[in-house]
This record gives sequence, C-alpha cells and structure tokens, in this order.
Amino acid sequence: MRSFVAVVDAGRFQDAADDLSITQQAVSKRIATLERTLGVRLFTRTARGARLTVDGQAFLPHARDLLRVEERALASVRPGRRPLRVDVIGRRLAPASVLGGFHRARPEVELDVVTLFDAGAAVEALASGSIDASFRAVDRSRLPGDIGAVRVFDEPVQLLTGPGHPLADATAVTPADLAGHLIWMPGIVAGTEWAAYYETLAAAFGLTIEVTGPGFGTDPLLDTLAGSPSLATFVGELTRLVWPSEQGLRRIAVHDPTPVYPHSLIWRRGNPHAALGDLREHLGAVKQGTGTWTPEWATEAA
Amino acid sequence: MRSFVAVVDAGRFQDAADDLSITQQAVSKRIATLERTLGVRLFTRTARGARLTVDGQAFLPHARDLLRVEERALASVRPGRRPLRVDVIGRRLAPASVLGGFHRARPEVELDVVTLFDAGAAVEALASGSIDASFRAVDRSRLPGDIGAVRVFDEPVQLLTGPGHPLADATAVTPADLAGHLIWMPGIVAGTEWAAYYETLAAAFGLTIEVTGPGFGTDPLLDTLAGSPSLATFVGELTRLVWPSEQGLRRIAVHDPTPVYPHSLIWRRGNPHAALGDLREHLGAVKQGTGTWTPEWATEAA
DNA sequence: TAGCGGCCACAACGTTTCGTTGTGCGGCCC
DNA sequence: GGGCCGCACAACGAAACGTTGTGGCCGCTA
Repeated sequence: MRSFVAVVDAGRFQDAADDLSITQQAVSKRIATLERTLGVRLFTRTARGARLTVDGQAFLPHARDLLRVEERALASVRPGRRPLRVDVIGRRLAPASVLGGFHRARPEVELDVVTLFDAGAAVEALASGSIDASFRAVDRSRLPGDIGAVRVFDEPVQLLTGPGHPLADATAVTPADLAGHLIWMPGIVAGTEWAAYYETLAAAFGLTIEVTGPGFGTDPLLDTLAGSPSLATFVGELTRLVWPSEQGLRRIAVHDPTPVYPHSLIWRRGNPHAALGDLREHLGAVKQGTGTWTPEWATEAA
Repeated sequence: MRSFVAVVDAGRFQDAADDLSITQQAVSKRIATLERTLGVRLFTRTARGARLTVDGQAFLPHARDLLRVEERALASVRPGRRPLRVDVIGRRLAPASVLGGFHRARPEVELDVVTLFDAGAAVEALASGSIDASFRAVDRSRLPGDIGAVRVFDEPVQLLTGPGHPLADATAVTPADLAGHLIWMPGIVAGTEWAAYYETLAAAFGLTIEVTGPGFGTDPLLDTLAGSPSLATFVGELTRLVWPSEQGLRRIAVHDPTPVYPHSLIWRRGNPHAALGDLREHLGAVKQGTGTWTPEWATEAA
C-alpha cells in the first residue's frame, strides 16, 4: 500500500524504490501482488513510467486515507507529543458529552478517550503519565499535591422508572419522597467514587439502595426497569440512554434539594501537554448552584 | 491489527484465534509483535483472558478505523456494488464542485472521483463499465446509442487578467471587446472537448487564442498572468483558484452574450447502480438561459 | 493448602513470503 | 534501427509466519 502511493507520487517504479530504500524489482513485485489481491490493474506501464488506471485513481484516495489513519494510530500510543488522552467515567455519561463539546469547539485538537476503573486508578494513571486528564468526582483533600482538580460540571441526578411505577407520572420528586421506595442500582461497584456518591446520597436522605450483584449491561437493566412496578434507579441528567424508544421509561427530576453529581477535571500539575490548557480553558469552573446537594467530601473541590 | 481487534472483541486469545482460524500461539505472537512495534503494552494478561490497558483503549478506535478504511479501499475497486465512480474534467473545476454538493446533500452515497483524458475516454470508460458517470461537454448526436446525456450545468466563462492588463478594471466585457486581445491558454490539449469548445468560441467571435506548448501547471500560469500587462485567459466562473491571495488577479464577467460551458452528465443506459439515479435526480436538467452562447454541437444535448 | 483447569508465553521446526541479484522484453527517442 | 530507459521474470538466500509441543502463572475448588 505504501509502495502504491510511493509509485503514484514518484511516477516511476525506480524512483519509488529509491524513496522506499528497496530495489525496483521489489516494488514491481509488491504492486503486482497488490493488483492480484485486488483483482484489478492499478497502473498502465509505459516506457516513461507508470500512470494510474481508472481503478488506480479510485483507489488512491483510499490508500492515502489508510496511511493517514495508520499514522494516527501510531501517534495515539507514541510517548511524547501524543494526542491528549482523557479518562471519562463512561462513554455514554456526561463527561463524554462534555468532551464531545470540546471536540466540536476545537476539532484540531487530537483526542483519545479511555475509561478507567475509578478515580483512584485515574489518579495513578495521571501520576504515571499514561493519561493526561480525567473527569471524576473527587475528594480534593485526599488528592496528592501534584494533582490539580477543578469542579467543572454539576450534573443533576434524575429518577428513572418504568411506566408502571407509582412515581412514574410525577413531574418532580424530592429526595424525601423516595424514602419509602427501593432504588435499584445493579452494576454498582463497591469502592468506586460513584458508589461512594450514591452511598452518601442514600445516607443523607435515608434512602434504600439495593445493589444486586454485578450488572449485566444497561440494556437488560432498562428492560427490567421498564417492566417493573416497584423498581427505580438514579441516572444523570445527561446520561444518554439508547432505549429502543418504546420502553416507556420516565425521567423524573429531583428537587428540594437537587442532588448533583460533581464532575471535576483532574490532571497532573506540570504536564506540559499543550492541549491540556486548551481543555481547562474550554471547561472553566462550575458556578455552584443553590438548592442542590452534593457530598461534603466533594465540596472542597471548588 | 486485525488480530488486535479480534482479541478485544473476543476477550480471550483462544477465541480470537478461532475467529481468525489460526492457533492461539499465532495470535499471541502477532500481539507480541504489535506491542513490540508500538513500544507499549496493549493487553494485561489475566487468568481469565486479556483486558485492554490504557494504551490499548486509546489505540482501539484507531485500529477499528484502520480496518474500516481498508474495507472501503477494497470496496472501491470491487467489481459490482462498488461506490459510484464519477469522472470529472478536473478536480478544481465546476463538475467537482457540483459533485461535492451532491456529496453534502447525500453523504451516505459512496463516491469515487476520477479524472479521464477527455470526453472520448469517458465514453469508452462508461461503455466498458470502469466508470459510472461523467461530467463532460458532449456532442449528443455523436454519442453511442447506449450512452445517456443530460445537460446539467451551464457555467459562465470569465476573463482572467493580471492587474496591469488594459481590461483589468472593467466590470464586464463583451466577446467583441476581446477581438484585439491575446487570449493565452497554455496547457490546452488538442483533441479534447474543452479544446474544441475554446476553438469554437474563438472562431465565433474572431478571437485570438494562443496555445504555447504543454502547461507547466496552473501555479506558474497564474504567476505569469499576474505579472503580464497583455496576457489574459478564460476561466470558468466556478473554477477554484488557489491563488496566494496577493497575486492581484481579476475575474471579469463576459456579457452580450455570455459564453457558457455546457457541462453534461453522461452515463451508460442500463447501468444498474442505484446511486446513479440519485445523482441524476439531484442534478436535474439545466434551464437554458437567454443571452448566452454555447457551441452549436453542444446544444443538441438538451 | 494442594490439586486442577484455563489461559497465555516460549521453543523448535517447516512453509511461505520477501527482497536481492541477474537478466529479458518492449516501447521511445535520436 | 540502435541505444536507452523502464518494468517484468527467474533464481536464491534470508526473514517472517504459523504450527505443534510444552511450560508457567493464576484463580478456583476440594
């Protein structure tokens, strides 16, 4: 493939061979193999070099694309001057959306998105340099001194129920209203910062949160939820659900106070990656709302 | 690379090996080679399979991209059900722009753009099936019966001069005004349909068109034009010039009548490619303007 | 805690692929 | 028509690849 593009650019097999530091015969053999694989002739051989056939012309931009993508793939893991690598809590959750907004605003900034286990793993990864930034809810007082943090987004928590749930038709509920109901959150992983968030939330308002084993993915969770008259769960306002439309799930706002999930951007101080400043600048800091609730351990991350 | 994605999807080397119809050891060796090439570890090996590292997560979307691009590259030359392949007279000229408009309107239609020598080559390529459609100025009466043609775009011809040319400050000129001036069009290739167009144009209005040898590309042409007090050339209204801004070139409209270049879409009747109908539908037929001039041989292509 | 099973890595070997050298064939151009 | 330029074919050695066979590590279980 690289030989093909080299021949197109050079116009002659011999010149392409020089560019590739191999012999003309090797280039000839490579092109012949490629043509045999594709089943079409890519060049017309003339006495003055090689010219593209129609098939070759059609193939060329795709070949260039391939080399470009390969270059990007290599760059994504190249130590030093690689794309900005950002950890998000989940690809369908608010941080991913926020990062998408940054990408739309600054499309020239190369990004790679990864998902780590929890905030602790994110801090380790930041310290070791394997990622450049992370969106997590953190207890700022417990962060190492070389890790910076800015609370960038407070996401209201909503109640998610099926159509048969007693609260399904409410326009809004208060945390106190939920005291008698079962909040079902399978797939929650003990020890993670989001588990801690929901535990704190439950304790603060006397809620009952049930965690039945590891989750089997969100789809069966939502299916079960849609068919249950008693189960409800919490979900972030910006969480994108891929519900097959007719599941009839209801998102119900929570007020007085509104629990908000405190997403912070965290990074290692001294990380010289230029795009890191762009990201922080784009995000700014959240304006702390009134009438909201968030765990005390998170409020220090101003 | 394909093995890497297979392992990610399967979660275990052995399962990936089954998918690829090779042995587990071969997969292991491929991954090890890839990791050595990239200089990073892509998987953490556990007793229950292989999980992506952070680097692996960052690398994965690029790897998928690569496979996707490869698939498109293969499709571009696959006989039968390949992308719609359209010939344009030049990548910076009106037909390419029109095709770009179609692509924006129907981004789901896969397109490959090629450039053939002239209308004759395009007709041959249509007949042989190596292309699906072409934008050319054609003499409809001379087309084979199985080649369809619709005049889809009349492009006004403009005069292009440098700032020192006597007509540089004119807002518009008539063809008759040009009789005393030299029209310089290097790079015009005898025997092509666009050479025929300009020859007919010159003959119709008594113009002097000079063709000095093969062109050396458009950039030196425009440089020469910008610095000359006597040279002018014709250019299509939609031709995109990449002039380095400060060349000071002037585009001057031509009126009474306005010569228009009659772009037609031509295709082989009976070509079953579904996208061909989409393209024809998108283009429609040109509404013949008044006060314009075009060669008689082109007017039959109604 | 010892045994077992699942999973991946290492080693050795045969086959295939790749690149090289040497040579042949067919157009242009003078 | 001879010379030259440019690509293809042939033969050979080297490197890469995939296979079989085996070993080590981890987690689960009795």
